Amino acid sequence: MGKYIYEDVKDFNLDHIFDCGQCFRWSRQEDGSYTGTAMGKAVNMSLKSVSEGQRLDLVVDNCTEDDFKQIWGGYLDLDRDYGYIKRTLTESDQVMAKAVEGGQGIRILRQELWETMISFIISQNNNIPRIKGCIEKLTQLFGEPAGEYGGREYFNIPSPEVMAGLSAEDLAPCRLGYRAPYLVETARQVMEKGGMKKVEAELEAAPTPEAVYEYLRGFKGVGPKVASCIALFGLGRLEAFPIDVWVRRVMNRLYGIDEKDTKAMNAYAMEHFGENGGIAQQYLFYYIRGLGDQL
DNA sequence: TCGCAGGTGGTCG
DNA sequence: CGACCACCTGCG
Repeated sequence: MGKYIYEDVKDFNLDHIFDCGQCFRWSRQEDGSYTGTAMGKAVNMSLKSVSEGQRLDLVVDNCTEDDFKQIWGGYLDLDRDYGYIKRTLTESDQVMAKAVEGGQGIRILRQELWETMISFIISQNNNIPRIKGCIEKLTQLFGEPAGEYGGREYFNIPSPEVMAGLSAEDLAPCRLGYRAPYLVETARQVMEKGGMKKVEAELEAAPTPEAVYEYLRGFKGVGPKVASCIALFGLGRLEAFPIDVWVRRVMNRLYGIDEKDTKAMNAYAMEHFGENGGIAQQYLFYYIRGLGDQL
């Protein structure tokens, strides 16, 4: 399969997108490109500077035009005008202006719901290298093939059907720790509801962001933070504002909100970031991670 | 050795 | 409700 080229990408940076903690299945290559898998396909993405830096093209290798239009355009949220959102967010917010500068090319990936649920249940009280390892092992042992790229075979996240039939023992090689029973139980809950199609339909029908959040909270291992991540990355609910230790820190140091007061943080996000809360969160997150110990 | 890593469930007051 | 605290695991 050949390459597909999407010309003139705006507000787009591979590191900002794939290394900001929203996804766990993409890895940076020596040349700065990213190889990974989603929606049952494995591809490589790179950026190419055209006409002396006047323009940036996105090159997707191992991808047809149909695949790009049906899968990757939506996955990368390419139809959204992030330039406009950035201008809105920074209008009267010097802190955000600074954060946006550092993560100017962030985009919220529209990931598959089930994969997002699994990924963020695993992410709790865990670190990124280990999260990646757990997911990798899980797909290799129990997932369907998702094609290959660069001589390496990729697999999908095991379906709820498969996962619901597993025991904690079966999952031991994945080193999930106490999260293993959470995954199995969540898979069973999905099956009881009639499968992911049904779950997606029910979430689609949820009348408010609060209803979406409460529905997600109903799954085992899904607390406030994980529910917000699932809403944001798996459902495209861009108003969702996940509050983790980093966001706590940045909201405290930069906006002066009490680090324990998540209510106040949510209220602040709702008032100041509104429907773009999740995107704002990503800028803040990327920004504070970049600062390291300076805060 | 022990604390920590993008939290959550269970238990108490 | 809100405040605690144990919790798999691997790394520094």
